[in-house]
Amino acid sequence: MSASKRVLIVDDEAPIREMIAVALEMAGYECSEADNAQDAHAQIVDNKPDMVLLDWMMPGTSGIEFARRLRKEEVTADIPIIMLTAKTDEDNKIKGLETGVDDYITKPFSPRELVARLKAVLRRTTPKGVEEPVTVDGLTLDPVSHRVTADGQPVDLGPTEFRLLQFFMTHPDRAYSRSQLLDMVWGGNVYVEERTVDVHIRRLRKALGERHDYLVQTVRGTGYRFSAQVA
Amino acid sequence: MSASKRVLIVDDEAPIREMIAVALEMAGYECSEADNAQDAHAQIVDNKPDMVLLDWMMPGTSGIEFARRLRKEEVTADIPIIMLTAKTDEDNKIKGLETGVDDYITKPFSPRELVARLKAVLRRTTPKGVEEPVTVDGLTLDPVSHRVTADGQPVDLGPTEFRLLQFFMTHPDRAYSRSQLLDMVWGGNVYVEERTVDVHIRRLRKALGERHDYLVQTVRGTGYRFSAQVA
DNA sequence: GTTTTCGTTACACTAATATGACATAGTCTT
DNA sequence: AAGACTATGTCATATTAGTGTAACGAAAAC
Repeated sequence: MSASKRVLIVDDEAPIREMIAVALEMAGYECSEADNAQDAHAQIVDNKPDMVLLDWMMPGTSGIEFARRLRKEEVTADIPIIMLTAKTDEDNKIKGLETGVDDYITKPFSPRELVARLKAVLRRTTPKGVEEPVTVDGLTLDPVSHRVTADGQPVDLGPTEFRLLQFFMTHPDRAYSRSQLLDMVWGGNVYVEERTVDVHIRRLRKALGERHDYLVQTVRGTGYRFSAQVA
Repeated sequence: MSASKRVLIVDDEAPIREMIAVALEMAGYECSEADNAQDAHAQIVDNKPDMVLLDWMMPGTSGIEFARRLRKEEVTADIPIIMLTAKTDEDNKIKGLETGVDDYITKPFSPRELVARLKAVLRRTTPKGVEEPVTVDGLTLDPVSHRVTADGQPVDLGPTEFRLLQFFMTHPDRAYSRSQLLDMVWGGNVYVEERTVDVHIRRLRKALGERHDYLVQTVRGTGYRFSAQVA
């Protein structure tokens, strides 16, 4: 309940978008809008919303096609999607669920229903570490207070190092290339040298101290990995 | 590393093509060029490049028209396109995105920006493969965490040994010649002595230890084989 | 017993990463 | 609005890890 959740509304009809946006904003969400798949994709990559509301029928790339594309791509695969559809079409529903859509609402729907479902999906899908503290071997990151402690002692981190650590702690035991880290931590469409990642890794390790810097592991020829298991 | 990505540069001005080609080749991409839509189309069908850089303004079929055509055809629909345009024209930008162009760069641009964007688009577009861990007789290789364990104990491998083992474990019970291994593990166009393979086999066996080195078997006169069955 | 083929080791060379220093762009103070 | 901080990205350099070759010994094959 700290920072409000950001929802991207994708629908080709402006009035519908507006209606939804108003309803959601009253419920305390932050909304952005897109009227086609391309624009939506760009916004998602850049801003990483917490949720996407996706209209089924759209000119150009259809909703379901778009959903499938989002699921396939690493950067967007984890973002929850709620599909909006005009008619109760069982067939579509099946397809939608197969695509990995998280929920499915048929128009017309009441704002109350929408908000309720949205909340439910967010509760289900919000991974630990986004609002719950994560701890690994005495190292704790609390996203709410935006604080990191090592065995109780506060750790001083710059904003980037914080995000980096947060990403690592919520995606442990997995090797990431520098490009991937740039995508996931820095956000899409920024271009910085890959070596810059090394520098921030260095700063992070330094801040973690001897007691914990083993958690940030170098995977030669590949990138980095966060793990409690020693290599 | 992996096979380099091939980029087709479509622009009617030869100097510009050249400039771009040089920048990309320095960054490790393989370039081909076309100065009109027809030629470009032929090359795309023949060579299936991983990416098309498309100039907005071209005599004959314009860039945007061409992009639309590519999107419509089954075979070319999935090839990512980056549009190059001379002026900051918002209107064009919109049209371009509607056409399904993946990104959009306004001239003049720095080589670095170009390469960065290209990389980003390729990363987004390349579908993430589902990588499952492989296990053979207590020996496990996990591509995701980029780790190898023998009966739970971590095994320390260099990058090449890792790739070698990965190849072996995903292609077991089959003998490969040294040159085949060089092709598959080292990558196509590298020249190294065949005997170098022996050395890496040796390093791999050593790292696997007595418990598991039997898995890497010598096929005299032919090459090597990975198998759980003893010969 | 001679000839191949493979195993092993040592070593020079390269490539990848770590690190420290610096320039720049914001922010906040005063 | 100038000065003091902070954060960040990039470079240059140091350090370390990984690679490929050659040379020689050991096993097979003939």
